[in-house]
Amino acid sequence: MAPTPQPLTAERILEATEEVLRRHGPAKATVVDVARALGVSHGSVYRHFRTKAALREAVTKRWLDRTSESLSGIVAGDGNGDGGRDPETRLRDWFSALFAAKRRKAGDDPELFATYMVLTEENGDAVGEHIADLVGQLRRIVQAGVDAGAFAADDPETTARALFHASRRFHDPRYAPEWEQPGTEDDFRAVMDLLLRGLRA
Amino acid sequence: MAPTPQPLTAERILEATEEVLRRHGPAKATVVDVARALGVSHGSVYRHFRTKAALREAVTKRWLDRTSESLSGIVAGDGNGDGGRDPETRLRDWFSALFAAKRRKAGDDPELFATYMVLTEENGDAVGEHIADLVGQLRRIVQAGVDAGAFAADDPETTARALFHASRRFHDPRYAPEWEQPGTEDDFRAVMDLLLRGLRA
DNA sequence: CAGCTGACAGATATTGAAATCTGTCAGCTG
DNA sequence: CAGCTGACAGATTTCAATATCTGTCAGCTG
Repeated sequence: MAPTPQPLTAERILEATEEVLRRHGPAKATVVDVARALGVSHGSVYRHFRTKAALREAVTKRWLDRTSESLSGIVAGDGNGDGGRDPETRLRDWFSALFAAKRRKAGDDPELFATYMVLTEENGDAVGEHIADLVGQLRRIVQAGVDAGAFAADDPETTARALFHASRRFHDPRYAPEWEQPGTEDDFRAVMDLLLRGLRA
Repeated sequence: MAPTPQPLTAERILEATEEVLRRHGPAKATVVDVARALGVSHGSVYRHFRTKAALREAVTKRWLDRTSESLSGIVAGDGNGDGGRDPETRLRDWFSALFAAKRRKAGDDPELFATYMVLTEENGDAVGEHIADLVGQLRRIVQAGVDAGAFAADDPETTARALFHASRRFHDPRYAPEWEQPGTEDDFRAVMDLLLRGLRA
C-alpha cells in the first residue's frame, strides 16, 4: 500500500512474490507484477534473483521450510535424555501433525494450495531437499525409539524412508482431493497401526 | 489396412480406438480418426458409444481389467485347500508382480503409458472400480493368511486397504518417474518388510 | 558510485478468425 | 428395416497476428 521507503531486500521481494502468486495464480504472476507491488522497476528484482525461475524456487523453498519447522517441535527432546512421551506416541503425533497440516492447507485455501502444487512440480530439487529433511526427522524419532528399546530397526535411515513412502497417500499433495472423502481417517489409522505394529521390538 | 468386411462391433471399435490413441496420443485422437481406421463413417461409431467420453472410458476399463487379470493368477488357489505357497510369499509375490508390471509398462513405452495416465485421470470412476478390485484380491490373500494362522488382522478388508495405500509409491502411475531412480528397489523391499512384519501373527 | 531505471531484443502468451470436431438425425441401401 | 451415411449446428481447437513478458545493460540519480 505505502510507497515502501525501506531498502529493497531479497526477503521483501519474496514476500511480495508470495502475495502476487496468491492474487494472480502461478500462470499469470509476472516479474513485472512483483516489481509493481514493490513500487520499483522489474530490473531491480533481477538484481536480487538471476531469473524468474530462481525467484519462484526461492519462494518454494521458503514455503517448504516453514512446513518442516512446524513439525520439528514434535521430534523434540531427541537425545536430551528427558524421555518425554513414548516413541510410538511421538511417531504417531508426528504423522498426525503432518497429515493435519497438509489437509488444513488444502481445505482452507484450495487455490493457494493449487498454486504451491504447481511450484513444487516445477522445483523437484527443492522438494527432494524437503523430503530428505522430513526423513531426517523421522530417522531421529526411530533412532530414539530403538535406543529406548521400543522399536526394532536394523537401519533407522532405511526404516525412516520406508515410513515416509508408506504414508505418502496421506501427505503427498497429489492425493489432496481424496483427503476429504469419507473413510480417509480410518484408512490413515489403519496404515499407522500396521506400520507401528511392524516397528515394535 | 484391409477394408474390414466384418460387422462393426463394440469390440472392434475399442481395438481401433486403442490403436488411434497409440498413434496420435490422447489430445489428438478423434472419433473421426477411429471411424476412418475402421473404414466407416463416424456416425456409426456413435451407434455403439453414446459419446466420445464413453468410448474413452470403455478403453480405460478394458486396459485396467487386463492389469487386474494378470494379477489374479497370484491370488491363486484361495480356498481350494491345497495350501500352495505360504501367505507371506504370496503377498510379497503379488506386490512384486504389480510393481514389476507397472514399471515395465512405464519403461517400455513411455508415450503409451502417458496416454493411459491421461485416460485414468479423466475416468476416476473406472480407476475407483479397479482399485476396489485390487483391494479385493489383497483381502483374499490376507484372509487366507489369517485362516492359516500366519497373519494377524482384525478386519481383512481394512488391512487390505491399508496394504494398498501403504504401497502406492510403488504402483500409482503418478510416481512412475521415480521408479527408475537408484534405490527404488531397496525402498520397495524396506516397505514390504515393514508391512509384512506388521502383519505377522 | 551503489543501486535503480527504462528501452530494447528475443521469447512467450493472448486473442480472435478460421478450421475441425462432436453429436444428431433424416434419409439411403443392401 | 437394421444398420449405415453424410450434412448440419454448436462446441472446441488451431493458427497467425499482436501484445506482453523476460532478461540485459547503458546510463541516470541521490
